[in-house]
Amino acid sequence: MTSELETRIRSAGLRVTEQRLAVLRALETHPHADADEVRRLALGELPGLSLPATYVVLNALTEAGLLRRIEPAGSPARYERRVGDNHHHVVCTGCGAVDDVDCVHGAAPCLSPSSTSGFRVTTAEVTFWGLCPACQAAETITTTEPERT
Amino acid sequence: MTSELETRIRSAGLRVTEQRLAVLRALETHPHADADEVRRLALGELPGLSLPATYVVLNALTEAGLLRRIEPAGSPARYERRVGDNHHHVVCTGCGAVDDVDCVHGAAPCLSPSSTSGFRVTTAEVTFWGLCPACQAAETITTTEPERT
DNA sequence: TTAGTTGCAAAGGCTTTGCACGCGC
DNA sequence: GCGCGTGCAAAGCCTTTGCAACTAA
Repeated sequence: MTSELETRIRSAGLRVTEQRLAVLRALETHPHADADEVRRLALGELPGLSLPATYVVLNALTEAGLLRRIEPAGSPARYERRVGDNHHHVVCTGCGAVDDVDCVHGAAPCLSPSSTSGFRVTTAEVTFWGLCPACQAAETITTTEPERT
Repeated sequence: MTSELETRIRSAGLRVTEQRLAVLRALETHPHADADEVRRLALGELPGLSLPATYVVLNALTEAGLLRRIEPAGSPARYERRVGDNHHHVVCTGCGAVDDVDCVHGAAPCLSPSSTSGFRVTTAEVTFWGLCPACQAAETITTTEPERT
């Protein structure tokens, strides 16, 4: 019963395995999960999947172009299935949560830097930093208290 | 003979120490050095400065707003003294070299994402990825070979 | 059959931390 | 003198790697 997922994996030139299916399915429900979350999610259908194993699978899928890796400074890498549509991300400075952002400038946003000092630029990446709704709420509470250590 | 550096450190609310001066001076000559490079550079005037010690100093200066930390995905953090002028960076996918890029869009570049899903966005960060001149040259040599595994 | 994959354990790189000592103010 | 800063060693986190066993095609 060759599923769409199987087809996708295969046409990326990879063999279809339980692990890869599980990882892709995990990222279907949790679009910006990190390796550890992916592993926990996949454990449901694949008890015994280790964290290193998860990394190997994530790397394989990322290299094959089925996954995109997001590496916000200061927090573990996250992975997502939306690939090839040049969208960007908002990262919460409080909890590290990530959400998608479609850039205002249609296709290529700031893709044309003023001077590239001889670099041959191939991609541009935009990351927004801010507070997610949850952390904004938490901040309000905290801020209500007199400022202390 | 209170130097300008000392004044700057002091007005940031920090005590002036040899280590902090040495680190700032190192970053003066090498604008995008990582912790290890900073340490090596500082060793000249401060033999015995350990890597952990360097990190502590770098963190203190960064928190005080005297330094900016650049964290390109996949390579060690780099530090620079240009702060508060909202410029961006080109990172070499080959060797990790970093260079400054002033964004074309004057003040706020892509600072207005289309939808922020409730996030309160405070900063935007643009990173360009490409090959630096040196790696382009190296690539040409490599590419001369027939493409193989 | 056979080359791509997995699983585990162990290692690796970068960065932080804890605590005693030292030094800027 | 007080308290911030330093130095060292040890630990921490995320991620990769090596190698034998396995399995998809």
